[in-house]
Amino acid sequence: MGRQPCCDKVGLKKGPWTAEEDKKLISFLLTNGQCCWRAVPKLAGLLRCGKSCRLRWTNYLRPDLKRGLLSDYEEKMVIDLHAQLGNRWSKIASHLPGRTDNEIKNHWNTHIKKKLKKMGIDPVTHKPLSNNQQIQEQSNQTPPHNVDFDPNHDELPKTQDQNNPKEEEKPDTIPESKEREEKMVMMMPPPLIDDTIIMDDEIIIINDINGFCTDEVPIIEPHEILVPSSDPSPSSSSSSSSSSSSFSSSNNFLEDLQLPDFEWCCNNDHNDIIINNNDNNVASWNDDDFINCLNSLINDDNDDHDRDHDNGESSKQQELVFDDNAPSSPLSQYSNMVMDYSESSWPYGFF
DNA sequence: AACGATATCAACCGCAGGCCA
DNA sequence: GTGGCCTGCGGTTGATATCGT
Repeated sequence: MGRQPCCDKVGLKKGPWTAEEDKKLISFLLTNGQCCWRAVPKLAGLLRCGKSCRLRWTNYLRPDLKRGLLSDYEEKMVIDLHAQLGNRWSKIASHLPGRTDNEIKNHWNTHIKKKLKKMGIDPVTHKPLSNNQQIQEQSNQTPPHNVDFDPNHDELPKTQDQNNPKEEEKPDTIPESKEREEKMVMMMPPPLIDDTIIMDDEIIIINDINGFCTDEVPIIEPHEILVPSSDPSPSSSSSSSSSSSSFSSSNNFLEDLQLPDFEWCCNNDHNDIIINNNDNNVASWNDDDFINCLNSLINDDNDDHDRDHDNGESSKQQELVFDDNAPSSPLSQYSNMVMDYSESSWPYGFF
């Protein structure tokens, strides 16, 4: 059947988003919530197609995104889930809160695939490569310049990531013995089929590496655990294990909101965004702050380091927990948002 | 310092599928 | 049942960063 293009391409901008565009999109979505994506660019005053806006939002601007490299645990989860689900990145991403399908797909293609190949595991089938395959792989693919791979050793090659001093700063750096153990786990075949149940395309790992069922226990690292709100409603309890993509499945997200007790208003005179909660704690975000935050996004790495430097509390996370009783706000779809500065979450330092 | 090779990841593209009239 | 609209998904591309020579 004939299809209209997703948008009128004439005069629409493509390529990297500017801080100004980000700002427009964020302030529109935060004040109006997600509506018809096709209408978003027009309403937000952007020369982009709706698809591009959606992509930018879901992959980059969403406040509940975790940023930075995948942790070892997340990587293992991706490998396990990929063994069961294949290239269904969105399904895999739904098991990793704060991660997007695009991010996982990229990480798979750039890191995990190589790692598995080096370990003699076929990244497609997750089975050991035959000798011929391995030989072919080696001849096709000369070792990257940043890989120090000694074929006489069973161990993983040192990748750039492992050598990169930036990576050494990561809080989840694991000691050597642990690392060995983790490598062993990674080299193990994917979970036996006995340990998994596939229901309606959802995979339930009964006996995960850690002995948890991933559908029963949210795959959330300790630092992501949120303090429960004072009056948990049934809807809010379900959201605790919801995936990063869960909100987007709602057709009427205003109804799904577990609402923070915030009042939203945009002061157009001063381009300020003002958040007011019941305790009369008012946070105002003016244009300059916004731009500064956007600038920090652009200079993400530097900013992270600076931030760590500034407060000396890189490992200390700052969390935001909304009140479930609160009235409607577009933001409440991020009621599980974790502002984890050590992981460089939402770059906008908003709340 | 300059250049080329390689790695990374944000963004694009096209298709599939759900929903609705 | 059909056609149109919309969103989501997965593969791919291209700009930029990083590294080696």
